[in-house]
Amino acid sequence: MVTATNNVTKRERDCLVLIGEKSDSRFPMRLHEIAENMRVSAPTAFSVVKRLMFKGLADSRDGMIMLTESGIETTKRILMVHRTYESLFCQSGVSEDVACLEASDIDFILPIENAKLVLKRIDSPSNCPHGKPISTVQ
Amino acid sequence: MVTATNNVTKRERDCLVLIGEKSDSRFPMRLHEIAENMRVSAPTAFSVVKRLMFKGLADSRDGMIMLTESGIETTKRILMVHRTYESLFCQSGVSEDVACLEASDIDFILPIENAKLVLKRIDSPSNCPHGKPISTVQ
DNA sequence: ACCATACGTTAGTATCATTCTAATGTTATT
DNA sequence: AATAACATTAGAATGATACTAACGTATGGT
Repeated sequence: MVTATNNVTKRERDCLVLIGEKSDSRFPMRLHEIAENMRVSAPTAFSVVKRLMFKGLADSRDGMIMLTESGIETTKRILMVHRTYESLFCQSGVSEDVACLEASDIDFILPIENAKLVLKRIDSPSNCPHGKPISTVQ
Repeated sequence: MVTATNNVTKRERDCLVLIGEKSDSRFPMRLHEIAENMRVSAPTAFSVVKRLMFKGLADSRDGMIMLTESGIETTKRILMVHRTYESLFCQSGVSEDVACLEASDIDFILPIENAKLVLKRIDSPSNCPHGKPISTVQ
């Protein structure tokens, strides 16, 4: 059975992955950092973060923004899917940069169940082209 | 070099593929048919078709809607990408129906150049799981 | 204590895709 | 001529995305 896709848009996905990769509990992100990284104005970043908070994926305290448990899980799923298709693209002969970009366009759309199957089909690499682990957890 | 992605939204993609598969020069589609197939009201279908016309992908004459040359090309590219990923999913163990649905979610986003490479990586099947040809033309 | 700087937040606006219902044309068939 | 079938326009709503300008708040230096 295929689980419903992550209910996030591309921008929300970008924001989620950004926070997931650039922060941890000791160093949460500031709104300005997010805005700069996403190359949008602070109010725009703020509205994306607000949507993430509304969806229970992010949380903010004293201007520090961090992911919730649910947000961390969602991000992990997105990254697993990302690295799977990124690996497929690279194995096919696409450059690392392009592979990463294209994977980013679909990793929040495609369900993790199928990514797991695809991963097997492409000989179960344990790391993405950048060397990051393709965790099969969850 | 990677060509810019087809500049269409999901709805426009659905409409494009619908017209591309259900019509030909002798039997163009009526708006009502499109609306029924897309399960939206006639005005909604109309607005999608209008956007396709604005983008130079469709044309209408006497209420008959058909694709332009550019629309036919775009649809072909989308279908090639569709069938490639559909094949990948099926080879990986995903059911035909699910494979088709998921392929529909990404076939208008991913460029044909990379689909061609992926197709080779998955042993160059010449037909999609439904038996339709994966044309490598264009 | 005061001011400036840095930052978050709100207000207001705009665009685009998507959707609907209700109303209005238009055409063709009876 | 009337009706039916269809296309089209009008009007409205929502949600994502984006901006600038303004406002609030807190911190650090003078």
